[in-house]
Amino acid sequence: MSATVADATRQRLLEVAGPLFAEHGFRDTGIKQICVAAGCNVAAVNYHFGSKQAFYAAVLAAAHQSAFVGHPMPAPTKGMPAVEEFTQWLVWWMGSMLRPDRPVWLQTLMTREMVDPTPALDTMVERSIRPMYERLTGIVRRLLPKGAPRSRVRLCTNSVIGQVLVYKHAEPVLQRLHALPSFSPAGLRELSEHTAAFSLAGIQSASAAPPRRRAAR
Amino acid sequence: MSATVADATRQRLLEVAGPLFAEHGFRDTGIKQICVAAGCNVAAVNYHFGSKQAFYAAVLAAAHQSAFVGHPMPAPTKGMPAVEEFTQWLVWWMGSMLRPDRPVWLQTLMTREMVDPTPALDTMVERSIRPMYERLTGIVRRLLPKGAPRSRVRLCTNSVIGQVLVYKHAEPVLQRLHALPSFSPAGLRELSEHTAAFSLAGIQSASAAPPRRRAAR
Amino acid sequence: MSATVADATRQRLLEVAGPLFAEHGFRDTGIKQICVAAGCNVAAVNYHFGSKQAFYAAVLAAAHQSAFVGHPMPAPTKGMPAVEEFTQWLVWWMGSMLRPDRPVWLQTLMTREMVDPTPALDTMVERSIRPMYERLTGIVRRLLPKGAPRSRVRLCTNSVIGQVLVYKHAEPVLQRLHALPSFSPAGLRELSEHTAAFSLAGIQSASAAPPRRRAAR
Amino acid sequence: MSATVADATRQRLLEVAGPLFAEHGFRDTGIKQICVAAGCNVAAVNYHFGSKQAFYAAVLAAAHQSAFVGHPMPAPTKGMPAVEEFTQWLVWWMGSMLRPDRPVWLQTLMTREMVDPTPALDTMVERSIRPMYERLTGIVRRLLPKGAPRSRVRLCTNSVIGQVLVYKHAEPVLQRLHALPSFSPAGLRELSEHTAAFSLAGIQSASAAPPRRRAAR
DNA sequence: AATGAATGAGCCTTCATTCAT
DNA sequence: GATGAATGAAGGCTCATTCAT
Repeated sequence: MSATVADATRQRLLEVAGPLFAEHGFRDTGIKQICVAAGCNVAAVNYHFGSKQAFYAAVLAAAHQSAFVGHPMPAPTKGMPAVEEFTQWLVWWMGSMLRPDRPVWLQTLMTREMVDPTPALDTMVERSIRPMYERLTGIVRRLLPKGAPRSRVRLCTNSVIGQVLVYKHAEPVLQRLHALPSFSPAGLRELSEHTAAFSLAGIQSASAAPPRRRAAR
Repeated sequence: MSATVADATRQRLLEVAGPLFAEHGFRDTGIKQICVAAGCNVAAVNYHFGSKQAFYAAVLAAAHQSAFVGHPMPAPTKGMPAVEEFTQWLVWWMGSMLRPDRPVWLQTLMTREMVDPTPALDTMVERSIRPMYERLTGIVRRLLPKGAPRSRVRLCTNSVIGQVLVYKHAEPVLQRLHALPSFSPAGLRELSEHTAAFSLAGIQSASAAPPRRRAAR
Repeated sequence: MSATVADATRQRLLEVAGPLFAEHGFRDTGIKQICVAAGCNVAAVNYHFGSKQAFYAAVLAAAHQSAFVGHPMPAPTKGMPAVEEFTQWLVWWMGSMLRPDRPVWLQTLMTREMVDPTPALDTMVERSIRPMYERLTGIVRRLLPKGAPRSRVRLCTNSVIGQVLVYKHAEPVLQRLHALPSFSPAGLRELSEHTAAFSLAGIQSASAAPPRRRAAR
Repeated sequence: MSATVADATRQRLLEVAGPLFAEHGFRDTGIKQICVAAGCNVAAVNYHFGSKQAFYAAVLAAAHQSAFVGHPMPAPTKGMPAVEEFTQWLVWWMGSMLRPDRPVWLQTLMTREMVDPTPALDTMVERSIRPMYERLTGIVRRLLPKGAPRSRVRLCTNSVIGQVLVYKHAEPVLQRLHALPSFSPAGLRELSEHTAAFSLAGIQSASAAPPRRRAAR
């Protein structure tokens, strides 16, 4: 039916646009470029989505839906020790962020949004990022002593995600510094283990020595 | 002298462009916009710098020169314990990155370059970033046991810088997650202490449990 | 049909551009000027032709197609004496070059290309000029004794075309020297007859006295 | 003196501009380009000559002055037969136009003026071209029967100059047609002899068969 | 007298969008 | 419903010229 054909074009646009936006950014990706790649008319984007900006939002939304297909976030398992849950979750996350056998353009797109937000960021935060952030927050809280102040939980959580995001956000720089580890399966395992061990030690030290007092040296 | 007059416009251009580039990015900042802000003709940029791209590189270079004026990187002090040196350096770096009383656009500009590199990144890495990265690498190496493999040093160094950069790279997201700490003097002190303690614990744990062996759980 | 509409603007552009390019030259004719004359937006040229240069090439190609409409090059007639064929061809050529009731801008455009070539010249030579040049070469060869060296044929051919082209290439000068004949039908007839007689005598003398030996005086 | 220095710059500008104007044309030769080649400031042209247009006229005038230095037009010799005088003059002219060991940019400049006149053409015609044209006219008149009509003289003169100018005006085309003779000394001699013989036969035929009557076929 | 700085008008091109069909 | 045509605004850049010294 024509509806099917229409959907076909719509779908093709959504599919080809992601990698292009990820590679060149919103502003530097032309609507013509996208439509050529999708094999359709330049008017198609505005016809189907109203504007370039709205189209971009749709690309992000669609990307989120297919983001973790085949690689879902591990659900909390009753009775699992916090340390193990933390490690498991971290391995999963770093894998989904950095494994080169998965389409990384979604992550790159998110990275771009973080540095140069568009109106699409709000939706992205609520739908894609907050669930993960709160899940990690919960795990970190379990690792800290009961009653640890909220600010402490936040700082530890941020310390964890910073260690991971740096490989997305500063990749071109780390590469030039020859400080970018391999993202092969073995390299990724080493990286995950390092990050887990480093973070667990950091979190536990925080339990012992509250930051209000200067840490003993 | 005529040199003074010449420098006047040139200098004004360099000064007004930084914040604008930082706010909107290279592509989304028009040279018209810049020249209006600098109170000169649109041809002035091309006259003084040859092209928009070359001008941008000049802005970055000039920014680097005036970057740490009045807030220089602490020099290594003979006999200072590694832990103290690390803490001192980290407090300095986070201050220069996050203190709101200093012009933050330089850091934002660097952040943009990391995520969306232009030809100017190479120079920036060599002149601005590498010296700092290698200084930090040296301190981390002192904190690790003698003979620690290079890859270990790198991973620990990256873990440290990731914890700091996250507040620049993911600021809009953290803000929406209500996970952005205050950058007031007090907040900054707390943040620095947390990061220092967290990192030191992480580094020392790494000494104990080499990552080749899977960490005990 | 939409094709008709499409052709309308495209066609109008091609039509108005010829005279303008002929009058001012490629560089001194702005696409704004052309588009105003064609009653369309300045972006139309780039939309339809990609660039100013490509548009110019299209103008030349289109001009060539419509060049000899209603005034075709006389076909070789079997059994016609060489002298008559030469005269017939020359009358035709001079008419198509110089008759003021025909659009002369094409010839002017060619003249400009000869003196100040653009990348469009190659195509023009192959498509418009070579066929005529080789036709003339063939006639001249018939007028010369069998076995005349190729260089002799060339020199004679060049002598013929030079006598004609001078009225296009040096027109402004001849005018100032009061040496420009009338291009009225009568004047054109006289000019053609002169050129034919002059050339035939020249060619036949060449047959008698090969140029290696100095001509008797 | 400073006047000497000034004159030095003035002179250098006049010297470097000729070849540049000849190669790229008036419009496509930038004032900056010229001043870089002359090693002076971009304001120098306007300072010394008032405007680009006036400077161009000055270049042409200066060129004319030094045009035939070392290669003067042969003066009329009493008692020399017309045929010989014609040949001598033609050899001289073609040499000055085509000999590659002489600076040809002046001729190229004239060629450009003919096709695309600027206000400087009038002066050039009067000072450089008319003397030569009238000299040739005189010789041709001697070759024709006494009382030949002025129009006849003109046509024959034009036929001669056309045969020569074609090698300047249509050079890029003849080259592509592989119809451009060599301008080596030997090639130039052959070319001159051909042109002289061809022209003399043409002129003499014109004496016999007046063009008012249609040529018999 | 002579120059480096600065100008404003203009260039061609690109872009997301809208129009007519 | 969907498209090729067409648009107007804006982009960076070049240019001959003028200004201030």
